[in-house]
Amino acid sequence: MKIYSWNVNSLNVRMPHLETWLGLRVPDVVALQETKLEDHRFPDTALSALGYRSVFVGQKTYNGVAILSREPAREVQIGVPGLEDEQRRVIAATVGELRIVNLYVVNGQDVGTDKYAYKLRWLDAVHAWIAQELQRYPQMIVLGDFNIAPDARDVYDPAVWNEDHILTSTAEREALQRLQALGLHDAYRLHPQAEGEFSWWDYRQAAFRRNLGLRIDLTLISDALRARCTAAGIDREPRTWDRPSDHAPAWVELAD
DNA sequence: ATGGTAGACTTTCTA
Repeated sequence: MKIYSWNVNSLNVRMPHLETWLGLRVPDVVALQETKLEDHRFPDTALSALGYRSVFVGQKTYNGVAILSREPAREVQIGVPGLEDEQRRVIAATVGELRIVNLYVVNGQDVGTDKYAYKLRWLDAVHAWIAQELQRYPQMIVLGDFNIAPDARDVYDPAVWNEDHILTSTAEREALQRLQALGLHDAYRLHPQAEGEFSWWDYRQAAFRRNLGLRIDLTLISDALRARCTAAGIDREPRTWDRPSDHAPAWVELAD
């Protein structure tokens, strides 16, 4: 089975892309971020006609996450338990035997800002929650837009995207490493990969054409799933389409 | 020279 994560940057704008792409790839599970839709506007009927069930939580203008699946999702969890957060960034659900945790991690704006402090606090709360969840759900996939590039291989220019820069700063990378230390593996790095593959390119400065990207959309799989993970990658194709999201889907394949 | 593009929806904020 194949599981994808895609930051669509407004599902309202990107629905035609999503519909075309679902038909091309026929994924089993899709985690969406930045839907930017209030729940009453979520296109669950249209997705249902394409063979996908949806669970979702959103808000106007910002944030918003969803899980689409061919099998119905169960045990839906909205947000991080105990974390006061008005921003709709987290949804988790069980699909088959898999616990799917979809994260739209805080961007953080710039190192040292209030938003950066919020990002680090938010990541701490997610860490504490995931540590508990792994006890309940050993077969776990934590995926989404992490807004953190794990290491120098994951940025087009490590001199620019360095230990003092947002998305690559030491504290952000340490927070990601602490999460992985719970027994979660970056599926992309479990397999041979070409150099210079990214999942996000800024809309500005013709960044996609010049491949000035970062790999910030990640799929972390738990120890219990590691042996089943047969491949992982990034689907650049929808980033080449007209009026694209600035992110490309990241995927993993699990053997049955 | 603190830029540039896109989205939501405001004369700006967020990414």
